[in-house]
Parts: sequence; C-alpha cells; structure tokens
Amino acid sequence: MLDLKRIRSEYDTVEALLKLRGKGDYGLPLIKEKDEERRVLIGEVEDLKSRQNKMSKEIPMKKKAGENTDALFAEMKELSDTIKELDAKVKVVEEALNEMIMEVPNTLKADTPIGDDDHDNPVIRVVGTPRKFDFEAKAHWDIGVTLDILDFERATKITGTRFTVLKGMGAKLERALINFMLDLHIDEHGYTEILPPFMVNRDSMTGTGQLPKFEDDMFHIPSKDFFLVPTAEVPVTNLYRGEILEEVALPINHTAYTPCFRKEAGSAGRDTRGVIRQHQFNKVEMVKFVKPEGSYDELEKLTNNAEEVLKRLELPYRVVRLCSGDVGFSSAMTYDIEVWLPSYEAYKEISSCSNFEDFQARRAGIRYRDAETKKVNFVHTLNGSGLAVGRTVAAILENYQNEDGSVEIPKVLQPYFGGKTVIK
RNA sequence: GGAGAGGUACCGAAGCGGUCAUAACGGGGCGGUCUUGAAAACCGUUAGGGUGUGAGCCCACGUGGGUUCGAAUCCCACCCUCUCCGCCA
Repeated sequence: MLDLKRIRSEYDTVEALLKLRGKGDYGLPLIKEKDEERRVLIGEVEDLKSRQNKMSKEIPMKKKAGENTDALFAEMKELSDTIKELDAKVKVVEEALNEMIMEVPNTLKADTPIGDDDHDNPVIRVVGTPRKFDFEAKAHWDIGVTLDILDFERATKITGTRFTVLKGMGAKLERALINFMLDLHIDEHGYTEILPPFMVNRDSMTGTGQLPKFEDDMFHIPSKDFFLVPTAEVPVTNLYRGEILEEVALPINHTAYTPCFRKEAGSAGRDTRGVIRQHQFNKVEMVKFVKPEGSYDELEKLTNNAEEVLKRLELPYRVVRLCSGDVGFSSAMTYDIEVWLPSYEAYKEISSCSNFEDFQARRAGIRYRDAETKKVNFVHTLNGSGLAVGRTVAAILENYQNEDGSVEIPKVLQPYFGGKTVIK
C-alpha cells in the first residue's frame, strides 16, 4: 500500500513511477480527490465531536447541581444525529478510498529498466555453461516416468491435472533438496527457520498484497475463510503483522519450507507437461525484515543466497532484472534467477527475489522503533525463493541425465542419499 | 462441536452507564537521588493512529455493529485465550 501522505506531497513523482508500469494511472487522480474529500469531512465531524465531548462532561455536573437539562439534551440529540450522519459519510469515503488504494501497485525503483514484458528483462549475469549433449537429451517428464520416480497419470486420477506424484528416489530427491536448501540458508547464510501453517486467514493475504486483487489465483477454504498459502512469503511476512519491532532485532532473516498452492488461473495451455507449472509445489523461501537504509544491499545478499544453491548444485543459470512491465504488484525491484532447462532449450525462472520497500510493511503494519529517536517507522520487507524445489528437480534430471536414462546425483546432495551417486 | 469463564498499558489487575483513559492499585524496564558499592527507600520516565503550519482536536478498553444525549460498562455477531466435556493424528 502506498502512503497517502506521499501521494499528497509527491503526487507527480508517484504518478510518474506508476506510469512506468505501462498500465495506466491506477486511478491516482481519483484517489487524490477522495483523500481531500475525506480530510474535509474529518475536519467537520471532529469539531462537532469535540463539542459533544465537552457538553457531555458538563451534564453530570449540572445534574448534580439540580439544573434542568432538557434543553441540553435536545441540543445534544441534534448534535449526535449530525455526527452520525457525517460519520457515515466519512466511512463511505474511507472505504472507497481504501478500496482504491489497495488496488494500486508499488512504485518502481527509479532506475527500473523500461520494457513491456519478460522479453525486455536485461540479463545481469550468466553463470555456468549449458551442457552440450552427445546424445539426444530427454525432458524431465520422460526421464522421470521412465525411472518410475514421477507419476503424472496417477496424480491426475487421485486429484487432477497439474499435480504430480513423486515416488521412490524422486520423493527422496525432493526431500534432499528441501533439506539441502534449508541447511545452506540456516548454517551458512544466517537465516532462522520457520515452519508455518500452510493455511492463512484473509488479513494475512491482504497484508502481503495477494488480496483483494488476486483472490482468483488462490485456493480458498470457504468454511473457515482460510486460504492455502501460495508461497511461504505470506505466513512468514505476516509473522510480525501489527507489531512494533525493536531496532536491535533487525535485520530479521527467515527461511521456510512450505508447499505452495496456486490456481494458475489464466495459465491454461502453458507449461502443461512436467512439473514446471503445478497447482501444488514445494518451495524454500527466504524473507527479510530490514531497516529502510540498507534494503537494496539486502536484496543483493538475498539474490546471492539463492544463487548459491544453484552454484553448489552446479546448474547453469542466469540472473535477469525485471523490467518495468514485468515487476510484480507489490515489488519495487525484482531479480529473477533462471535455470537452464534442456527441454525448453532456455533459461526458466526458478527464483524471484524482490524488495517490497515499505509496501507490504504498510499494509501489514510491520514497524520498528528507532533505538535513538524512539520513533516508529515501517520496515522494508524482502523475499526470494531459495529455490522452487520442483523446478530444481526438473533441472537436475535434465542437466544430469546420462544416455542410458539414469541421472547422476549432484555431489552436494550425495550425503542425503547415503553416498549414492546415481538414480537409475 | 457443547458448557462455563475471560480479553483494559510492558505484565498482573481495578473500573460494570456520565466528573474513569492525562486508566486506580501492584509488579517489571529505563534514568536519577542517597550509598565506598549494592540493596532498600524516594523521585522521574516507560513515546498507537488520524487531522492540523501550530496550540490543539479526534480516534483507540479483542474486532465489527447496535441501544443511548452519553458506552470499557447494556445488547447482537464474530475472533481469540483458559477450564471441563465430546471428537481425534
């Protein structure tokens, strides 16, 4: 959520930054108008309330003194009615204003490269070299089915399309990756693990920006009004919703494994084969709560932490910076990390690392108290995948495949396999 | 899911229709006085939101409604905590 005061005081800047996204002005002029309307109404109603409070305090004294209070009551009644009327108006305006502002995305960082979509994302760095196969490389959905470690047909039977059953070494590989990623972030990168609930309430979904705009993308449990988490970002960021943290506690670095549930509404027909686009997939996430001053340094660290997973797995990847048309709703700046997938003959997103600045913190009410000035201020939140596990499995199966259909186990994962070096 | 009790500041807790939210009382934290030092005692302090240039004003007693001239207090709904029962990995 953008700061109304900022919209007021830096209207032109905010408007220009929003326009960079290339999707209009998000009703900013109307928001400005409503805001002014609201402030006028508030001024009026508060004057009346002030009078009401004063008179209300006099009543018991007059009663005690035995004075007649009938006239006073009549005046109070009138005052009260007017206040109720005005309060109702304020409420209507505030609700409308709130609705509008919740639909406005974050302002982009000023140096965001301009572009329409993912084709315009500049490549920041390329690490590793895609392997040249001296046989015909297979896609992970063929490798996995042949090895009997991925089962798409039975998953469709027991649930539906876009679900996968992992079996035997496939399940073990998934688990090994989760543990490897968590251990790396915990032991070497200094994160504290969180294992959160996989369902959250409406307030949490609103706090991180999924609601109200993207309700259709989420799985919903009507009987409790809960949502299945689309990413660990939601429960983990909301850990501190409505709290004032002490400055000494910052930065807070959390890592969490959760399954992620997404409807993938609007993605019909895309990535229909394999495990790339699923309704349920596993992910290890990193979330940071930091002071505003250093938040962009933290974004670099976060991205490096995610890249480290791929480096140790010895998978070729590249880092791109999302252009103005591709940055997500809540983010001010995002790097995507893309792993090389032979089946696509392309780099495919495996992590997304973003700085939300105070956008989520403002929505979720996450603040910290400055140790010196004692003032409260919004934190900056960041998060990034470290990494999407299913896509990592796909990348390993494809990049580590042998001509006979077996798959080498990356060295760093072998300890999780009791020293085994190959899946066959 | 059923029955009961309860949600007030950093914690415990009083208040049960007006002069009680500048929130009694007790405790904790921080700073100070005193002291060789400490304890004790005493003094001070413990900084949410909106609005306004500002003095200020308004809001905030779990959340949202309602009754009333006036609600922490009465009524309704929901959320949460505790005790007992039921169910259950």
